[in-house]
Amino acid sequence: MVKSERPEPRTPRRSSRDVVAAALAILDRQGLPELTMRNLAESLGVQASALYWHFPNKQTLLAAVADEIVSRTRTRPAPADDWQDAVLFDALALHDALLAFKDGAEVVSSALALGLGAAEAGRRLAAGIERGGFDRMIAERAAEALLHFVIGQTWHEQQRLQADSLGVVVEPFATDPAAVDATQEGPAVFELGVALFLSGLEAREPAER
Amino acid sequence: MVKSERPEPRTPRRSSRDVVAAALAILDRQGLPELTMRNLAESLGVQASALYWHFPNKQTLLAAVADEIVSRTRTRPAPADDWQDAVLFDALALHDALLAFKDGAEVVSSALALGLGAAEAGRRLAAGIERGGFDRMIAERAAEALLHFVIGQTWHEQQRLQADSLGVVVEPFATDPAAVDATQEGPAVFELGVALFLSGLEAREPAER
DNA sequence: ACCTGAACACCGTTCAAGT
DNA sequence: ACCTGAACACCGTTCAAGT
Repeated sequence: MVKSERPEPRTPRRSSRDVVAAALAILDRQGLPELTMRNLAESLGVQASALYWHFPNKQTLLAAVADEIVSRTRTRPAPADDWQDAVLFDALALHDALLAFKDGAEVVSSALALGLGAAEAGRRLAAGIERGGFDRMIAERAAEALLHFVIGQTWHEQQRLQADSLGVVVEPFATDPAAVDATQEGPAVFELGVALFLSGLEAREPAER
Repeated sequence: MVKSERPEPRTPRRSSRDVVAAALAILDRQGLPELTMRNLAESLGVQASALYWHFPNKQTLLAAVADEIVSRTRTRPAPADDWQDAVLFDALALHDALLAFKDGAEVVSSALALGLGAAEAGRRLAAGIERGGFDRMIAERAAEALLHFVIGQTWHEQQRLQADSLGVVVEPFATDPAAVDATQEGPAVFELGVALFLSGLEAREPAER
């Protein structure tokens, strides 16, 4: 009755968390097109059919991957006195989290559209907006709008970054100015979009805090 | 030299436009997963390999489909005296155009992210915003942000509509209020998002017009 | 100019069976 | 509880060849 209480880990088999971790590794260094059930299984030293014990299908697996990407979003170090700064921080942090994995924005975009993952990101933004004194309904809808902007913009940006890194030089020097500043001043464009949202919200309520 | 100038149309073969039209028909009644090169070829009475004479690959074909969906966006009947009304009109019109085809928002979202199609939608929004007195750079970036919101929101909405129509009833009656109003008050949520954008823009310039 | 026929190198998923 | 092995029903794409 001493050690038989805890059965020894016979052969160290895979958990769902291991599968997601392996999927993230493939995403990171190879991208979404290479994230097939067969490649994933091989990286785990297992048959593709074994994955279906952990997840009912690929879509569900991708939703778990999306959740993991979003959950790695950097959080605010301090409670931040200005609600607009707080929301901007969260939006930028999500932006970075999506950029951290190849095709990260696309994965999260699909999961969100299917209503499967990435819910945490929306909740965080909504909470930040609510602290600005808006009622829950307005805050939730504004958060959803902001979320769609962040993900769509980041997806587009990430696609251009990867095209550039593959040496797909569209133009040696600018003929279309929009194409250039989009790749080079990415963060600035992004922040401007968020700022438009925030001033739109601010204009709604007479005065808060 | 009378009629031999114009060679008679021997056998009426397919043009690229025919291919896109057939693709739209499949999209409309079956959706994106059924839009395979083989299904598309079959609907045209042709082998799948024949499609590669018209388009270099499926991605390019889908970009053409996205362009066609966007090009069917309803245009303003009159020049509209208020620029905000004009932009709201364009945003709602794009929303409707995306909803007109099954998985329309997803197709356009992917094409836009890949930088392949849907450029016309962005140009139209930017032009409308510019009429509000903003400089071109601000207008273009604001239009891009708005475009990402419109497409992301519509994709999400369309996914829920199709889930509903398949009888995938998530909840018989509301436990999570956010899930309910999103499907039932879709247009209102959408308009609120656009309105936030517009008031954000308005707050930027002291006074115009 | 437009298409066929056949092939290549893959996919996601299922399922009986093993340990 | 976790996985194998084999199969099913597909994919997108290429390419020599036809008309």
